[in-house]
Amino acid sequence: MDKISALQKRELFTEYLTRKGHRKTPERYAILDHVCAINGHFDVEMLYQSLEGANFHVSRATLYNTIELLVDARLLVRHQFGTQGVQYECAEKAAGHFHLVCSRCGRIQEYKDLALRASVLSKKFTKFTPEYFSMYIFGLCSKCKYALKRKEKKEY
Amino acid sequence: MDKISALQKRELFTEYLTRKGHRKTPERYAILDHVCAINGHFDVEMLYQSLEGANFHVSRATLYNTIELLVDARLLVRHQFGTQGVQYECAEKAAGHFHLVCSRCGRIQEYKDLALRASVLSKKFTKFTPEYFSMYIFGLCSKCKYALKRKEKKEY
DNA sequence: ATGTATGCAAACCATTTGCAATGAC
DNA sequence: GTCATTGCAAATGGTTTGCATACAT
Repeated sequence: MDKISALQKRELFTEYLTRKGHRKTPERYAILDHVCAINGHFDVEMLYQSLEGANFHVSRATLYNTIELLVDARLLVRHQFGTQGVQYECAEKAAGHFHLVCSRCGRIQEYKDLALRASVLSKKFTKFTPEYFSMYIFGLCSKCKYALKRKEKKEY
Repeated sequence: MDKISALQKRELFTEYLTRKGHRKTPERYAILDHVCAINGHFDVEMLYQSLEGANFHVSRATLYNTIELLVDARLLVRHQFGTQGVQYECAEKAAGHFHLVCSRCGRIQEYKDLALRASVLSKKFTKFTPEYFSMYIFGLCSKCKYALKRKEKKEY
Protein backbone atom coordinates (compact mmCIF):
# COMPACT_ATOMS: atom_id res chain seq x y z
CA MET A 1 0.00 0.00 0.00
CA ASP A 2 1.66 3.14 -1.23
CA LYS A 3 1.61 5.98 1.28
CA ILE A 4 0.73 9.28 -0.31
CA SER A 5 1.89 12.42 1.45
CA ALA A 6 -0.39 15.36 2.13
CA LEU A 7 1.73 17.32 -0.32
CA GLN A 8 1.18 14.79 -3.08
CA LYS A 9 -2.54 14.94 -2.41
CA ARG A 10 -2.50 18.69 -2.80
CA GLU A 11 -0.80 18.21 -6.14
CA LEU A 12 -3.37 15.65 -7.24
CA PHE A 13 -6.16 17.96 -6.12
CA THR A 14 -4.61 20.90 -7.96
CA GLU A 15 -4.35 18.81 -11.11
CA TYR A 16 -8.00 17.82 -10.70
CA LEU A 17 -9.22 21.38 -10.11
CA THR A 18 -7.29 22.62 -13.14
CA ARG A 19 -8.56 19.84 -15.36
CA LYS A 20 -12.15 20.52 -14.34
CA GLY A 21 -11.78 24.29 -14.54
CA HIS A 22 -12.55 24.80 -10.86
CA ARG A 23 -11.01 27.52 -8.72
CA LYS A 24 -8.24 26.84 -6.25
CA THR A 25 -9.62 28.40 -3.08
CA PRO A 26 -7.95 28.31 0.35
CA GLU A 27 -11.09 26.64 1.76
CA ARG A 28 -10.67 23.68 -0.57
CA TYR A 29 -7.04 23.12 0.38
CA ALA A 30 -7.73 23.56 4.08
CA ILE A 31 -10.44 20.93 3.90
CA LEU A 32 -8.16 18.56 2.01
CA ASP A 33 -5.45 19.02 4.65
CA HIS A 34 -7.83 18.19 7.48
CA VAL A 35 -9.18 15.19 5.62
CA CYS A 36 -5.64 13.86 5.31
CA ALA A 37 -4.94 14.47 8.98
CA ILE A 38 -7.91 12.44 10.19
CA ASN A 39 -7.01 8.82 10.71
CA GLY A 40 -9.75 6.39 9.70
CA HIS A 41 -13.41 7.02 9.02
CA PHE A 42 -15.08 10.33 9.68
CA ASP A 43 -18.39 12.06 9.06
CA VAL A 44 -19.10 15.64 7.99
CA GLU A 45 -19.60 16.81 11.55
CA MET A 46 -16.20 15.49 12.64
CA LEU A 47 -14.54 17.23 9.74
CA TYR A 48 -16.39 20.45 10.57
CA GLN A 49 -15.22 20.26 14.20
CA SER A 50 -11.69 19.50 13.12
CA LEU A 51 -11.62 22.68 11.06
CA GLU A 52 -13.29 24.77 13.76
CA GLY A 53 -10.76 23.43 16.27
CA ALA A 54 -8.00 24.80 14.07
CA ASN A 55 -9.82 28.14 13.89
CA PHE A 56 -10.51 27.67 10.22
CA HIS A 57 -14.15 28.39 9.62
CA VAL A 58 -15.98 27.01 6.61
CA SER A 59 -19.73 26.82 6.14
CA ARG A 60 -21.33 23.42 5.96
CA ALA A 61 -22.39 24.17 2.41
CA THR A 62 -18.76 24.58 1.41
CA LEU A 63 -17.86 21.45 3.32
CA TYR A 64 -20.41 19.42 1.39
CA ASN A 65 -19.38 20.96 -1.91
CA THR A 66 -15.71 20.28 -1.34
CA ILE A 67 -16.26 16.73 -0.15
CA GLU A 68 -18.09 16.07 -3.39
CA LEU A 69 -15.10 17.38 -5.31
CA LEU A 70 -12.71 15.22 -3.30
CA VAL A 71 -14.81 12.15 -3.97
CA ASP A 72 -14.96 12.99 -7.66
CA ALA A 73 -11.19 13.52 -7.64
CA ARG A 74 -10.80 10.02 -6.17
CA LEU A 75 -9.09 11.34 -3.07
CA LEU A 76 -11.96 10.43 -0.78
CA VAL A 77 -14.29 7.47 -0.59
CA ARG A 78 -17.84 7.59 0.63
CA HIS A 79 -19.11 4.80 2.89
CA GLN A 80 -22.51 3.88 4.18
CA PHE A 81 -22.27 0.95 6.55
CA GLY A 82 -25.75 -0.50 6.97
CA THR A 83 -28.10 2.03 8.50
CA GLN A 84 -25.35 4.22 9.91
CA GLY A 85 -24.87 7.71 8.60
CA VAL A 86 -22.53 8.57 5.73
CA GLN A 87 -18.85 8.28 6.47
CA TYR A 88 -15.74 9.08 4.48
CA GLU A 89 -12.25 7.66 4.27
CA CYS A 90 -9.12 8.58 2.34
CA ALA A 91 -9.25 6.72 -0.93
CA GLU A 92 -5.73 5.36 -0.74
CA LYS A 93 -6.48 3.88 2.68
CA ALA A 94 -9.86 2.48 1.64
CA ALA A 95 -8.44 0.73 -1.40
CA GLY A 96 -6.30 -1.50 0.78
CA HIS A 97 -9.03 -3.24 2.76
CA PHE A 98 -12.63 -4.37 2.97
CA HIS A 99 -15.00 -3.68 5.83
CA LEU A 100 -16.53 -6.17 8.20
CA VAL A 101 -19.68 -4.57 9.61
CA CYS A 102 -21.38 -5.94 12.71
CA SER A 103 -25.12 -5.90 11.98
CA ARG A 104 -25.88 -5.68 15.68
CA CYS A 105 -23.58 -2.98 17.12
CA GLY A 106 -22.31 -1.39 13.92
CA ARG A 107 -18.64 -1.88 14.74
CA ILE A 108 -16.37 -1.80 11.71
CA GLN A 109 -13.33 -4.00 11.33
CA GLU A 110 -10.94 -3.75 8.44
CA TYR A 111 -9.84 -6.79 6.52
CA LYS A 112 -6.97 -6.85 4.07
CA ASP A 113 -7.06 -9.26 1.15
CA LEU A 114 -4.90 -8.23 -1.74
CA ALA A 115 -5.62 -11.37 -3.76
CA LEU A 116 -9.36 -10.82 -3.63
CA ARG A 117 -8.90 -7.18 -4.50
CA ALA A 118 -6.76 -8.02 -7.51
CA SER A 119 -9.21 -10.64 -8.64
CA VAL A 120 -12.10 -8.18 -8.59
CA LEU A 121 -10.14 -5.42 -10.29
CA SER A 122 -9.03 -7.74 -13.08
CA LYS A 123 -12.59 -8.54 -14.13
CA LYS A 124 -13.78 -7.45 -17.54
CA PHE A 125 -17.32 -6.29 -18.07
CA THR A 126 -19.32 -5.69 -21.19
CA LYS A 127 -20.65 -2.14 -21.41
CA PHE A 128 -19.11 -1.08 -18.11
CA THR A 129 -15.73 0.41 -17.23
CA PRO A 130 -14.95 -0.18 -13.55
CA GLU A 131 -13.06 2.44 -11.58
CA TYR A 132 -13.18 1.25 -7.98
CA PHE A 133 -15.34 -0.93 -5.80
CA SER A 134 -16.42 -1.34 -2.23
CA MET A 135 -17.31 -4.49 -0.39
CA TYR A 136 -19.06 -4.72 2.94
CA ILE A 137 -19.28 -8.03 4.72
CA PHE A 138 -22.08 -8.03 7.29
CA GLY A 139 -22.18 -10.36 10.23
CA LEU A 140 -21.55 -10.48 13.97
CA CYS A 141 -18.48 -9.31 15.81
CA SER A 142 -17.30 -11.67 18.54
CA LYS A 143 -18.77 -9.57 21.36
CA CYS A 144 -22.23 -9.51 19.82
CA LYS A 145 -22.12 -13.18 18.94
CA TYR A 146 -21.35 -13.96 22.56
CA ALA A 147 -24.03 -11.57 23.80
CA LEU A 148 -26.65 -13.18 21.55
CA LYS A 149 -25.70 -16.65 22.76
CA ARG A 150 -26.17 -15.62 26.38
CA LYS A 151 -29.47 -13.98 25.55
CA GLU A 152 -30.77 -17.13 23.87
CA LYS A 153 -29.79 -19.28 26.85
CA LYS A 154 -31.61 -16.94 29.22
CA GLU A 155 -34.80 -17.23 27.27
CA TYR A 156 -35.16 -20.92 27.96
CA MET B 1 -30.09 -19.84 -7.38
CA ASP B 2 -33.03 -21.39 -5.64
CA LYS B 3 -36.34 -19.70 -6.36
CA ILE B 4 -38.37 -19.22 -3.24
CA SER B 5 -42.12 -18.94 -3.57
CA ALA B 6 -44.15 -16.21 -1.90
CA LEU B 7 -45.70 -18.91 0.23
CA GLN B 8 -42.34 -20.14 1.44
CA LYS B 9 -41.42 -16.58 2.32
CA ARG B 10 -44.56 -16.23 4.41
CA GLU B 11 -43.51 -19.37 6.23
CA LEU B 12 -40.01 -18.07 6.82
CA PHE B 13 -41.46 -14.78 8.03
CA THR B 14 -43.88 -16.56 10.35
CA GLU B 15 -41.03 -18.59 11.78
CA TYR B 16 -39.07 -15.39 12.31
CA LEU B 17 -41.95 -13.52 13.96
CA THR B 18 -42.60 -16.45 16.27
CA ARG B 19 -38.96 -16.82 17.21
CA LYS B 20 -38.69 -13.11 18.01
CA GLY B 21 -42.03 -12.96 19.81
CA HIS B 22 -43.51 -10.45 17.38
CA ARG B 23 -47.16 -10.39 16.39
CA LYS B 24 -48.41 -11.74 13.08
CA THR B 25 -50.41 -8.81 11.80
CA PRO B 26 -52.16 -8.61 8.42
CA GLU B 27 -50.15 -5.47 7.61
CA ARG B 28 -46.89 -7.38 7.93
CA TYR B 29 -47.97 -10.15 5.60
CA ALA B 30 -49.45 -7.71 3.09
CA ILE B 31 -46.18 -5.82 2.97
CA LEU B 32 -44.24 -9.05 2.54
CA ASP B 33 -46.50 -10.07 -0.35
CA HIS B 34 -45.99 -6.76 -2.13
CA VAL B 35 -42.25 -6.91 -1.59
CA CYS B 36 -42.20 -10.33 -3.25
CA ALA B 37 -44.29 -9.08 -6.16
CA ILE B 38 -41.96 -6.20 -7.01
CA ASN B 39 -39.31 -7.25 -9.47
CA GLY B 40 -35.89 -5.73 -8.84
CA HIS B 41 -34.96 -2.78 -6.66
CA PHE B 42 -37.49 -0.55 -5.00
CA ASP B 43 -37.64 2.26 -2.49
CA VAL B 44 -40.10 2.88 0.33
CA GLU B 45 -42.24 5.19 -1.78
CA MET B 46 -42.66 2.57 -4.51
CA LEU B 47 -43.68 -0.01 -1.97
CA TYR B 48 -46.14 2.44 -0.44
CA GLN B 49 -47.68 3.15 -3.85
CA SER B 50 -47.84 -0.53 -4.65
CA LEU B 51 -49.89 -1.13 -1.51
CA GLU B 52 -52.10 1.90 -2.08
CA GLY B 53 -52.72 0.74 -5.63
CA ALA B 54 -54.05 -2.52 -4.24
CA ASN B 55 -56.24 -0.55 -1.84
CA PHE B 56 -54.29 -1.78 1.12
CA HIS B 57 -53.46 1.19 3.28
CA VAL B 58 -50.55 1.15 5.71
CA SER B 59 -48.92 4.12 7.34
CA ARG B 60 -45.37 4.94 6.46
CA ALA B 61 -44.40 4.27 10.06
CA THR B 62 -45.61 0.70 9.73
CA LEU B 63 -43.88 0.39 6.40
CA TYR B 64 -40.56 1.40 7.89
CA ASN B 65 -41.06 -0.87 10.90
CA THR B 66 -41.92 -3.86 8.78
CA ILE B 67 -39.08 -3.33 6.35
CA GLU B 68 -36.71 -3.38 9.30
CA LEU B 69 -38.18 -6.71 10.38
CA LEU B 70 -37.85 -8.13 6.86
CA VAL B 71 -34.22 -7.06 6.70
CA ASP B 72 -33.58 -8.59 10.11
CA ALA B 73 -35.33 -11.77 8.97
CA ARG B 74 -32.95 -11.92 5.99
CA LEU B 75 -35.80 -11.71 3.50
CA LEU B 76 -34.86 -8.25 2.28
CA VAL B 77 -31.56 -6.57 1.56
CA ARG B 78 -30.89 -2.89 1.94
CA HIS B 79 -28.87 -1.10 -0.74
CA GLN B 80 -27.38 2.33 -0.97
CA PHE B 81 -25.80 2.88 -4.35
CA GLY B 82 -23.49 5.88 -4.11
CA THR B 83 -25.44 9.02 -3.26
CA GLN B 84 -28.80 7.62 -4.35
CA GLY B 85 -31.52 7.03 -1.79
CA VAL B 86 -31.99 3.76 0.05
CA GLN B 87 -33.28 0.88 -2.04
CA TYR B 88 -34.31 -2.66 -1.20
CA GLU B 89 -34.21 -5.97 -2.97
CA CYS B 90 -35.36 -9.49 -2.12
CA ALA B 91 -32.51 -11.19 -0.34
CA GLU B 92 -32.60 -14.34 -2.44
CA LYS B 93 -32.31 -12.27 -5.62
CA ALA B 94 -29.59 -10.03 -4.23
CA ALA B 95 -27.42 -12.96 -3.17
CA GLY B 96 -27.05 -14.04 -6.78
CA HIS B 97 -25.33 -10.99 -8.21
CA PHE B 98 -23.20 -7.92 -7.63
CA HIS B 99 -24.03 -4.40 -8.70
CA LEU B 100 -22.26 -2.27 -11.23
CA VAL B 101 -23.07 1.35 -10.42
CA CYS B 102 -22.47 4.13 -12.93
CA SER B 103 -20.95 7.02 -10.97
CA ARG B 104 -22.26 9.49 -13.52
CA CYS B 105 -25.90 8.56 -14.20
CA GLY B 106 -26.52 6.14 -11.36
CA ARG B 107 -27.65 3.30 -13.59
CA ILE B 108 -27.38 -0.13 -11.96
CA GLN B 109 -26.38 -3.25 -13.83
CA GLU B 110 -26.33 -6.68 -12.29
CA TYR B 111 -23.38 -8.97 -12.64
CA LYS B 112 -23.40 -12.62 -11.78
CA ASP B 113 -20.19 -14.27 -10.59
CA LEU B 114 -20.76 -17.42 -8.58
CA ALA B 115 -17.06 -18.19 -8.23
CA LEU B 116 -16.29 -14.82 -6.71
CA ARG B 117 -19.28 -15.13 -4.43
CA ALA B 118 -18.18 -18.56 -3.22
CA SER B 119 -14.64 -17.35 -2.70
CA VAL B 120 -15.82 -14.48 -0.49
CA LEU B 121 -18.24 -16.63 1.48
CA SER B 122 -15.59 -19.26 2.17
CA LYS B 123 -13.31 -16.78 3.92
CA LYS B 124 -12.62 -17.26 7.60
CA PHE B 125 -12.22 -14.29 9.88
CA THR B 126 -10.92 -13.99 13.39
CA LYS B 127 -13.45 -12.46 15.77
CA PHE B 128 -16.09 -12.06 13.10
CA THR B 129 -18.86 -14.35 11.86
CA PRO B 130 -19.98 -13.33 8.37
CA GLU B 131 -23.63 -13.64 7.37
CA TYR B 132 -23.86 -11.97 3.99
CA PHE B 133 -22.04 -9.35 1.99
CA SER B 134 -22.61 -6.76 -0.65
CA MET B 135 -20.28 -5.53 -3.33
CA TYR B 136 -20.71 -2.43 -5.42
CA ILE B 137 -18.44 -1.81 -8.36
CA PHE B 138 -18.43 1.85 -9.37
CA GLY B 139 -17.46 3.03 -12.81
CA LEU B 140 -18.95 4.28 -16.05
CA CYS B 141 -21.69 2.67 -18.09
CA SER B 142 -21.09 2.65 -21.84
CA LYS B 143 -23.43 5.56 -22.52
CA CYS B 144 -21.73 7.81 -19.99
CA LYS B 145 -18.28 6.79 -21.12
CA TYR B 146 -19.21 7.76 -24.66
CA ALA B 147 -20.81 11.02 -23.50
CA LEU B 148 -17.68 11.96 -21.56
CA LYS B 149 -15.46 11.27 -24.54
CA ARG B 150 -17.56 13.53 -26.74
CA LYS B 151 -17.52 16.22 -24.08
CA GLU B 152 -13.73 16.11 -23.81
CA LYS B 153 -13.33 16.40 -27.57
CA LYS B 154 -15.65 19.40 -27.67
CA GLU B 155 -13.57 21.23 -25.10
CA TYR B 156 -10.52 21.41 -27.33
C1' DA C 1 -57.08 -8.33 29.75
C1' DT C 2 -52.61 -7.04 28.29
C1' DG C 3 -49.45 -4.68 25.90
C1' DT C 4 -47.72 -4.79 21.01
C1' DA C 5 -48.67 -2.65 16.57
C1' DT C 6 -50.91 0.71 14.01
C1' DG C 7 -52.14 5.48 12.01
C1' DC C 8 -51.57 10.09 12.03
C1' DA C 9 -49.23 14.27 12.47
C1' DA C 10 -45.48 16.53 14.29
C1' DA C 11 -40.56 16.44 14.97
C1' DC C 12 -36.02 15.46 13.44
C1' DC C 13 -31.78 16.17 11.19
C1' DA C 14 -28.47 15.56 7.52
C1' DT C 15 -28.18 17.70 3.30
C1' DT C 16 -29.51 21.10 -0.21
C1' DT C 17 -30.83 25.52 -1.86
C1' DG C 18 -31.37 30.69 -2.59
C1' DC C 19 -29.23 34.76 -2.51
C1' DA C 20 -26.11 38.50 -1.47
C1' DA C 21 -21.21 39.27 -0.71
C1' DT C 22 -16.50 37.83 -1.69
C1' DG C 23 -12.44 36.91 -4.15
C1' DA C 24 -9.90 33.75 -7.84
C1' DC C 25 -8.96 34.31 -12.41
C1' DG D 1 -14.38 43.08 -14.31
C1' DT D 2 -16.56 38.39 -14.28
C1' DC D 3 -18.55 34.84 -12.54
C1' DA D 4 -17.48 30.79 -9.59
C1' DT D 5 -17.37 30.20 -4.72
C1' DT D 6 -18.50 31.26 -0.16
C1' DG D 7 -21.47 32.00 4.13
C1' DC D 8 -25.68 32.24 6.12
C1' DA D 9 -30.26 30.99 6.94
C1' DA D 10 -34.20 28.89 5.29
C1' DA D 11 -36.09 24.94 2.91
C1' DT D 12 -36.22 20.12 1.92
C1' DG D 13 -37.37 15.35 2.34
C1' DG D 14 -36.65 10.82 3.97
C1' DT D 15 -37.10 8.77 8.37
C1' DT D 16 -38.37 8.71 13.25
C1' DT D 17 -41.20 9.72 17.18
C1' DG D 18 -45.23 10.53 20.39
C1' DC D 19 -49.50 9.44 21.49
C1' DA D 20 -54.22 7.73 21.24
C1' DT D 21 -56.61 3.78 19.24
C1' DA D 22 -57.00 -0.96 17.56
C1' DC D 23 -56.27 -5.67 17.79
C1' DA D 24 -53.17 -10.15 18.18
C1' DT D 25 -52.27 -12.98 21.90
